[in-house]
Amino acid sequence: MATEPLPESRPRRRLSREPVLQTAISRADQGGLEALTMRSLADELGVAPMALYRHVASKEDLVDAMIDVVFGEIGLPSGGADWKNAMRQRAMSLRGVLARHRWAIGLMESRRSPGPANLRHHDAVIGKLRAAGFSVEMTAHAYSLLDSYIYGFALTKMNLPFDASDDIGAVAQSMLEPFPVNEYPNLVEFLSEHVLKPGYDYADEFEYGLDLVLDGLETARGGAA
Amino acid sequence: MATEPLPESRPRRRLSREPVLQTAISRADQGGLEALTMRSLADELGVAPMALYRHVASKEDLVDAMIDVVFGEIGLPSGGADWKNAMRQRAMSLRGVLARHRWAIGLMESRRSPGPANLRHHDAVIGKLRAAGFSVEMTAHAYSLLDSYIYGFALTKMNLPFDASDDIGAVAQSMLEPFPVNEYPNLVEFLSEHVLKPGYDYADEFEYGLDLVLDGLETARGGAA
DNA sequence: CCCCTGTGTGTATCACGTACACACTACGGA
DNA sequence: TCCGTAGTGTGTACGTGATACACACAGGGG
Repeated sequence: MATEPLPESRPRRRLSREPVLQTAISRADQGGLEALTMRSLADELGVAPMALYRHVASKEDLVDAMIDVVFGEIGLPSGGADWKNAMRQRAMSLRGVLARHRWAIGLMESRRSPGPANLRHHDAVIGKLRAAGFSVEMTAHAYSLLDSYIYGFALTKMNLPFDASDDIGAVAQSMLEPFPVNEYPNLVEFLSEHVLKPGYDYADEFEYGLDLVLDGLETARGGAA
Repeated sequence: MATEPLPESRPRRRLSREPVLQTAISRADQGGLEALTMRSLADELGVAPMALYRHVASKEDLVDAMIDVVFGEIGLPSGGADWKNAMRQRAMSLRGVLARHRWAIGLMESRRSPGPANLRHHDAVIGKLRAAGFSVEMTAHAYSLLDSYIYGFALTKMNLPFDASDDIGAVAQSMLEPFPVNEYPNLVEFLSEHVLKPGYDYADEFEYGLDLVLDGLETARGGAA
């Protein structure tokens, strides 16, 4: 009595939206957005590709949802701290989130249908600044400057063609290889005197710029508040 | 004497690398990177898709070359001006270039094989700062901060889901539509009190932040130079 | 004048997103 | 207890993308 004539014939794995999102994010974290295909995602989840479409409307819908999960990971500015510390903490949190989810960097601010975590986050940041006495206009200045810097840092640094695990020297050399020696003397000096120095870590730059920006905003607010 | 038995049978259009690059860039400028397919590009150039591969090694090679053309459009810091004005001009130029070529924003700093225009640009900027007396370390701070801000502004502002031609009010409304009224009071206030005001133009924010950053760098250099 | 090399063409392959129709399954009512 | 129905997974298929391969043509040097 073979009650199961084909035991190997898929147990018809049960899916829901959450595992789909989590698996998609972890795939993108590891291999970038181009490693996230509906087929490979379905494969990892042990279902047929079309099964995914019962839980997401399309790949774009999937990415929208992934982005909102990412927004949810950003720490909201805490109520108690002064605005500067609150903004600093939020910036560090956002930087960490973008480092974990590089694929999201170019997408966070360009979705046509932002999710609730996205809107809640913006609402909290704006609220914190307004509560600290920033005028509407000064709030716009501050938020624009801070986010430009944070996202820009993530974009330019984290997308660099090497990361901590690479041999930066080798990468730099291969980039300059095709050109005549001494064609770019300032660049070479900069690389050898700074980037290739032992303790160098691009990520350290982040806090320098962040503090410069925050100090600048504090000064500016004094005059405009 | 039908010297051309099949006049309509392709005149075998002659191609070279330059028109391929220019056409590719103009397509990407208009429709974004996703509008740039080898097929449509070949179509616009009046050749078969595979003809392109005689002039570019692959689509990635094509994009690399496009990026280097874009780098070439950025004004190098002029020799005569003081560093602050030179950096300001470069920033404005870069902002303009990124506005014309939105598709390039996420790619400019992440190519594994930077072209000559790319390297020459970095060399010139670093050279200008060093010549103005910036230490190597302070040069790193300044360049990192400036580029993060410029690219970040381009990323967060120019990628916003609306541009000058859209009805911002309508877009904002449709974004908030799915959620309960008063769910995001600070965001709503900010939108109605600032973003939706008649003269609003996000691009104006750019110079505010840029000058704040430049002033901050000037102050910092005073102590560190 | 002919052949060689560089460049365009046709065709084919493989990966992707996703439409469509169908199959399975669990659950609630008769 | 059994069946109908709604929800969810499956197989197949199509259109579009990048691009390999072999071939066709054209124009210049011998």
